[in-house]
Amino acid sequence: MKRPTAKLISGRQKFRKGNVYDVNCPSRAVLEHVTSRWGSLVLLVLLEGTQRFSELVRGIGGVSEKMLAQSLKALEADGLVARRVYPTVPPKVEYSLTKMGSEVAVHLRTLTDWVEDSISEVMRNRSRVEANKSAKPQPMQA
Amino acid sequence: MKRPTAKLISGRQKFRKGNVYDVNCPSRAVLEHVTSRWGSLVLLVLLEGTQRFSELVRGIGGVSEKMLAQSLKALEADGLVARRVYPTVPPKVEYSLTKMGSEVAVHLRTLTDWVEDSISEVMRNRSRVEANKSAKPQPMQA
DNA sequence: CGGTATCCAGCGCGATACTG
DNA sequence: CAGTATCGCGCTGGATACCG
Repeated sequence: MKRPTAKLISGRQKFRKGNVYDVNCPSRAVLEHVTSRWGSLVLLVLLEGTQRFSELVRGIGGVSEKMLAQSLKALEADGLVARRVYPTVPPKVEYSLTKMGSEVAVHLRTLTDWVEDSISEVMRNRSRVEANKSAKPQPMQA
Repeated sequence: MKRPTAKLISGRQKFRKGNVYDVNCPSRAVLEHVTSRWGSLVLLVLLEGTQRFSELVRGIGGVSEKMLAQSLKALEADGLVARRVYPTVPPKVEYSLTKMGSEVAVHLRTLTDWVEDSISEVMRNRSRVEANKSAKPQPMQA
């Protein structure tokens, strides 16, 4: 289950249900799978081709096997990733994108490309902000 | 227009620095801001126009004020969101997308649109998977 | 190799209260 | 209205150990 525990803040939304702005909409859940920390990177790496589990671990800096397995399961359940097991003596499992998976992954790649292209401008912004912070030590008092 | 040069990732690991596969790359951090649970929704909502804080709270189902403020601060620091304060007696603060922010938001919207369009197919997959699960009860306990 | 199960530290995030 | 500060619970997710 997702979040039956949380007290919902949602009440009057001017946005219609059935889209990502609605907490309970399934689209929101899928969006979160796709944009999740590891889910997004998995899709991006698989865009380069079929990969084995250990290749994914090495390809994605910083993932633990646990989180990778977890992300793969979610994406597989969503029908975005295909899992193929070879019944060989040393187990071999390959992951690849499904048709649907390729579609999202392409959109994700576009987004990522934008980020990588814009990173210098973003970083320039960040330094400027931090400079202001230290330059203005809170003139809060009267 | 996006990537004139090859940021080619040809299957072999030894993940090159400078792209999102590198844990320490700044691009990764920005990507995470943009794709984060609330960050992404903030950008999407702001794509519809300038909004006040409380409007954002109401527009995004399930967000707490704390997380919203936090997300807005991160996005502002990245230079994706502009914050405008009106020195009126009842405080009034408006948030809007910067030029950069609009660019990401558009990519994000593309991704979201895909999800909303494909949600039925995804859900069909999920039910199929769950059906298989209950059909093959694993020996968890006795 | 490719998982899965368990433990547990950390912090994400919600609730509440206070400021301007 | 638009935050900020503080507290604390619970889930996230890393480390470890163990099966097929």
